Amino acid sequence: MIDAGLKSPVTRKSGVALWRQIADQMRQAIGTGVLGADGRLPPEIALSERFGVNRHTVRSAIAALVQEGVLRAEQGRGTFVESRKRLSYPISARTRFSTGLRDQTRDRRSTLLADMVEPASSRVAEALKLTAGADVIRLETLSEADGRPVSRATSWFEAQRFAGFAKAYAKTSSITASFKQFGIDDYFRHSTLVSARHADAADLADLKLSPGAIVLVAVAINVDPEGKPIQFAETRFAADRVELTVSTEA
Amino acid sequence: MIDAGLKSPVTRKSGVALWRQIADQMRQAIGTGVLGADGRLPPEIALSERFGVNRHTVRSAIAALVQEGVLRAEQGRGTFVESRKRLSYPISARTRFSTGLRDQTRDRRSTLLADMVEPASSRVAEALKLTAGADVIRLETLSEADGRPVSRATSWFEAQRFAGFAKAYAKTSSITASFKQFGIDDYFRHSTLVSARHADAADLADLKLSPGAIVLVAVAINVDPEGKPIQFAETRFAADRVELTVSTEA
DNA sequence: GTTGATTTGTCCGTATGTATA
DNA sequence: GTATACATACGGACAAATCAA
Repeated sequence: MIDAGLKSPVTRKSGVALWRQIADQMRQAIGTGVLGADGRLPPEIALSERFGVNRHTVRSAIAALVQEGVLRAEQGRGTFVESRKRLSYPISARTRFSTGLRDQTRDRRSTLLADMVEPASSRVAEALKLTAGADVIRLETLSEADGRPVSRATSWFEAQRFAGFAKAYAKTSSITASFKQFGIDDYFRHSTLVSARHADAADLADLKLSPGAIVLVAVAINVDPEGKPIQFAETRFAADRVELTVSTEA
Repeated sequence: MIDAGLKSPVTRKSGVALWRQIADQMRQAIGTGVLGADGRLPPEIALSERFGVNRHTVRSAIAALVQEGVLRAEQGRGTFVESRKRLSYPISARTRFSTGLRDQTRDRRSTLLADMVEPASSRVAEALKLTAGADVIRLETLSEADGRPVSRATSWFEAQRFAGFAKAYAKTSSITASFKQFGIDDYFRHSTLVSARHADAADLADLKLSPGAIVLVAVAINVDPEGKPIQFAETRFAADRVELTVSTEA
C-alpha cells in the first residue's frame, strides 16, 4: 500500500455495512499512522466528509472502535487513539515463543486450555511421520500479552515418546522447558506455512475478537537435532495485534 | 482449528450481513475440506438448517461464491465446488518469485503497472539504508497465475545505483534478470515481515477481490552478496489464493 | 415413458436494519 | 426526533431441471 490512506471509497450493497467498512479502514489507518498520528482524531464532520458518508455513519464506526478499545471519545473534547503497539512474533530456525516476545511485553502468560490423547489424523500423522491412527497428545493453549489474547495454538506430539507432556506443560507453561524433561535440550523449526482467513466463532471467543476480524494461521513442524519431527502445531494469531517476522539468514 | 466446521453460529446485527458471514464460513470450510470434500455441496435446505437461517440467505451466500468462482450451481442437479488449488509461495534466503511458483502453474505473468522516481520516505530510506529524501525508483507490479491475479507489489530501489531498472524489468518481467543487468548475479532475502489485513479499495480492484477479502502483506528487504540492501518491497497477496511457506533450514 | 422425489430458480409479501436528509 | 429509501432476512409457494424407481 502506497498511501491510499483514507481515500478508499466505501462500497455499498457489498454485504458489509458502511459503518463497519469505515471502522475497518480507520483501524488500519490508525495502525499505519495515516490517521490520528498525533493521538487525536479529526472531528466527526471532517471524517464524514472524507469518507463521503453521513456523520451518523462515522459515529457508528467510532462507537465500534471505542468498544474494541482502539479509540476513546470524550464529549466536548474529541476522539483519541488508545495507543497499543503491534507485537512482532519471530519465525526462524531457533524460534522460541517466550524468547521472541520477552522484550516487547511486560506481562506474558500461557494457559493450557485442554489436553487429550487421540488417534492421529492423516494430516497430523504425515507431519509427525507416524502411521495414521497412532496415538498423539493434543494441547490446546492460549497466549496473552499485557492482558490481551495474542494467539491460540493447537499442538500435537507423539503420545508414546512424550507421555505426560501435558502435565509438564501445565507446570512450566513452556514447550521448551517441557521438551527438556524428555531429554530434548534443543530443537528447530523445520517449516512454517503461513496463511490468513476470517476468524471463526471459536477464534472470536478465544482471542476476544470482533466479527469480521482476521487471524494469521501458522502451521509449523518442529524437529529434534536428529531431524525427527517432535511437534506439529497450528497457531492462530490475532492479525490486528501481531505481525510475523521471518529472518532468513543464509 | 480443530473441527469447528460448520457449527460456527452466525452473528446478527454485527455490521456484517448474514449471507456474507455464511459465504466466508463456506469458503473456508470448502478450503479445508470440511465442506464439499466430494466436490458437491449439501442441498440448500440442509445448509440453511445447519446455519440456522432461511434458505434464501444461504442462496445469497452461494450466489456470492458462484460470482467469486468458488462454486457452480446447476438447476435440478446441485451445487458443486470449482476446484482451485491454493498456490504456495516460498519465503527463504534464496527466494525467487518465478522459481518458486514455476512448478505450480501453467501460465504465470508479471505486469509492470507503473514506475517513477521519487524521494525516499523515511520508511523506505531506513530499509535501503539511504539518507531520507534520496531519489528512489518505485515499481508497481502485478503477478497473475492461470489468468487470476495473485499478488500486487510495490518495490523501491536506489535510483542512483539502478538507473533504468524499470526499463530492464519491462523487458524481462523479472527482478532477478534485471539485477543481472546491473552486475548482481546473486542476492538474498534478508528479512520478511508478514501481516494480514482487509483488502482496501486498491487491492480489491487490482487483485479482483470481493469486499471483505483478506490480503497477506509481506514486507521484505533483499540484499546483495555484500549484505547491502538493494530492494525494499511490500507485496499484497490474495489470502484465499496464496499461502506462504517459510523454510528455515538451520 | 411416466411418475415422483430431489434440488435449484423465481416470485410474492412482510419485518427489520442501515443510511440519508 | 422524524421521514424516506434501500438492503437484508424471513416465510411460503410454485416453476424448472434432473434423476431414479
